[in-house]
Amino acid sequence: MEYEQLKLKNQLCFRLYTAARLTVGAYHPHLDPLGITYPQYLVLLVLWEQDNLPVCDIAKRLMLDTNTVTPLLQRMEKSGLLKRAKGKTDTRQRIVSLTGKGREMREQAKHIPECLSASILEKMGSVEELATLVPALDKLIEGLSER
Amino acid sequence: MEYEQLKLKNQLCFRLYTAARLTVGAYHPHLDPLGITYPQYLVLLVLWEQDNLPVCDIAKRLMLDTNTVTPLLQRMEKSGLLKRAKGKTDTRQRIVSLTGKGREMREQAKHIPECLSASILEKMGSVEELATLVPALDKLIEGLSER
DNA sequence: TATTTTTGCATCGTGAACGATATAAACATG
DNA sequence: CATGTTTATATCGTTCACGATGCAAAAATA
Repeated sequence: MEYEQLKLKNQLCFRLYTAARLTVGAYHPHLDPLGITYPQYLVLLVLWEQDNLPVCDIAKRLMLDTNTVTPLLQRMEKSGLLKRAKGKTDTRQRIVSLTGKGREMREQAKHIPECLSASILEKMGSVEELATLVPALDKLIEGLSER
Repeated sequence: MEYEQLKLKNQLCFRLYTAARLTVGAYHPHLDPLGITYPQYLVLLVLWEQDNLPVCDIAKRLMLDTNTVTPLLQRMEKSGLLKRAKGKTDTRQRIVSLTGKGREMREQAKHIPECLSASILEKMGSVEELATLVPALDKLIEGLSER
């Protein structure tokens, strides 16, 4: 079969692409009530761990470029989750800080991870198989992210 | 740690989302010369396996909705890879067929899967760990796609 | 110090994803 | 046959991703 490798069922990337889409989709029932999207949730995860970060630090943690993150932060600023202030020491930087609303959302989001685990567990039978994904994904990410 | 589960490093979905983005990105050096995007490549994979499909069949195979696939096919029609004809038996359908250009691209794409395996192998040391992803991803996709 | 390079952020354009909605054809049911 | 429902596709609006480009500040180098 000369074209065997071109079949969809032999494509790892298609599986990743689909699994990522569907998993992000599984967050919708939990994020919609909060009025945020999945990428916005990721930004909040970063800022809940450490507040007052410049744009580039957020981008690095999410492995995205600033041309993706800047508009994302602008939308989040418009919806009152954070503010962006000019840096004092380095005036090129924009320091991103949570507002009260952004900080308080952590309380409401607290149970999302376990809700998601539960709903996936319910649909899949076991979650153990998913744990095996973590080291392989980490290795793949590390390999593909080095420049 | 009340918020331990909200840390980025504990998020499976973030890993999937990042791994998918980076893997799709790894296709760029191979798809750019062909003038196609990754989702367009996926459509071609489907049509190379079976030509003359209605939009809904392509959407089903890619697990996407028609509101994503229709504009994708329109762009591909505009770039001369395929054409969309009204269905004979069911006039609601649009039957998608490859053009000569679309068919011939298979030859040029033939080596992409092995090129990608090779470049990932080079960056990661081994590809075996990636094989372990397949069954777990399939189970996850199956669980999340059932309605 | 003057000049070059790098860095941090922003803007623009294009192509996805996807929810919501529309429309016509096919199908089912009374 | 009439009417209601489902199906196949398309359109619109919003939000991401991301390549290309621009600009000003900071850092490095001459």
